Amino acid sequence: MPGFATDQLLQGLSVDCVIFGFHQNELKVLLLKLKQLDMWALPGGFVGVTEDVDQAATRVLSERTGLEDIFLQQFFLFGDASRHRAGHGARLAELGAIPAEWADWLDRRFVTLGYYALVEYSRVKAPKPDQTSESCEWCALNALPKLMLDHSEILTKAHDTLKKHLNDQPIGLNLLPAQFTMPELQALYETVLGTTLDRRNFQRKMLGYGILNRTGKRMTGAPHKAPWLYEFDEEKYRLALQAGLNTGW
Amino acid sequence: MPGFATDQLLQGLSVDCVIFGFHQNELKVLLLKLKQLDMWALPGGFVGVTEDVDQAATRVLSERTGLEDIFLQQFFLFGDASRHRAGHGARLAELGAIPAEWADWLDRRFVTLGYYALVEYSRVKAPKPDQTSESCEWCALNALPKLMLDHSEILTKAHDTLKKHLNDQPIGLNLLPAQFTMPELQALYETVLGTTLDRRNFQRKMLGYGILNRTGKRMTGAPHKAPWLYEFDEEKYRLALQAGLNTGW
DNA sequence: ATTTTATTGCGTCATTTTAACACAATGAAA
DNA sequence: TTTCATTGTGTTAAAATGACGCAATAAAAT
Repeated sequence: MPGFATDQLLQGLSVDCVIFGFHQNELKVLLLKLKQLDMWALPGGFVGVTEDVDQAATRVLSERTGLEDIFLQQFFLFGDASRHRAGHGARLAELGAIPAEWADWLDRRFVTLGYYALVEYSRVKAPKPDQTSESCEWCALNALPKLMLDHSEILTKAHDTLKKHLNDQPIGLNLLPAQFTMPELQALYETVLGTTLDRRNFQRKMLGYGILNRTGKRMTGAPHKAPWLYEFDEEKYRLALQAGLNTGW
Repeated sequence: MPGFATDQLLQGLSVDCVIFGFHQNELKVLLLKLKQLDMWALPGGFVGVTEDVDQAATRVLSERTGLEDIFLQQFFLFGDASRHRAGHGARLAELGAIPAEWADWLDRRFVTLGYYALVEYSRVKAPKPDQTSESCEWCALNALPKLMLDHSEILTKAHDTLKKHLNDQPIGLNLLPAQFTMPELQALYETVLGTTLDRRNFQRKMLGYGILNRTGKRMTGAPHKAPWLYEFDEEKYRLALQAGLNTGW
């Protein structure tokens, strides 16, 4: 092999998923609480040699949430040599966090591919922990617990990527209920961006994209004027995802 | 290991670099002509287990071009299981394109991380082929030869990514000489985008970004009015790279 | 030396987009 | 019936964009 021995080339590949949900005007992320440790982790898994990487990410997502048809997108490969820490596996095994026979494996070098997913909060009924974790919960983005390894960095980069994508891609499908009000959509944007937006300008710009259909219905129940219910025109939504919203040049 | 045997998890990781250069109003890519085969390949290499992936890409770039300080950015991990084709290595070995002892290795599953690089054409004096190739040349993007495996797909995706990045990132540094004229910069944009732009509007918008400094000098030699020479304000250029040019929201 | 030629610098004008804000309508609760 | 917070639909000024006009100019042609 070109300049290397084979055992210097084979390495582990994993995926880590940053699963965003939106609830009570807060952006949340699905995290796993590790056994025995006061530490959390992103849902992830190893990629088998006969498996597409997308397939591995889909599998991880499905295992935690039970959902299949989710917007999922790779955003970065975290591949610094310093990611793996010698002795990490042994330490986890000692603590009983993982089976002893995994220790060697975890000390190997592996790179991880970051995915981000957008899911509708209410569709995730009972997120399931995996073998190494004792629970799986939604955590608010602005009050995150301590995360293992470089998972904080992965999460931050996912959020940054999401914010950037917002500038030329629509979001909301898969993150909001099928029908939603304009204020709800705006709250989502404001939450992701961490800013406030003018209600009227937001509506004009959003409608200008031409990806929304106004259903005849209104949302009642609140002691105010009942807002219209909208839904995404999925065909146009997907076109906008591909072509981008801002022309730029 | 979680659900897999170790030998079902270890795999090869490579980097492939799409190295863009700009010459005579054409966008070009540095390609390798494979030995014995009427086929070309992107410059690439395997990632050692003790190596950062960025470092591997930098190494590949340096080996082909001799350049060290190049803008280099990962853009996608190509990780479909169908990328590797059983028997591919054996076939190459038979043809004498690669040493026989590499055959098994090439039949393994490996994923490849795509990088794109922007280099100043004239700085690459004599691109060097690697062990498997007989030459290394600039090829015009609109007249590409046949490429091995999925390298066409990688190249196309790199170009698409570059076009998208153009909408909220400056380009030109590392791709043009230190000093350049506005028409030259515009030609670069037009070439990358594959469109024509209005000369006057381009200048207004570009200057509006505030990343250019006008040197006192003019470019003489052509039988026309001598255009001003500009250079990038590197500080502001880098800030624009991070913050993005179009605010969006 | 003068004219020609293609190209550059700088500017104009109409249109579109954006930002900031006003006001009436509404639906439940007081 | 009134109150209240919130929504739908505007308006207006400022800024950005798109489509041009025209004089200046550097070398080559006359």
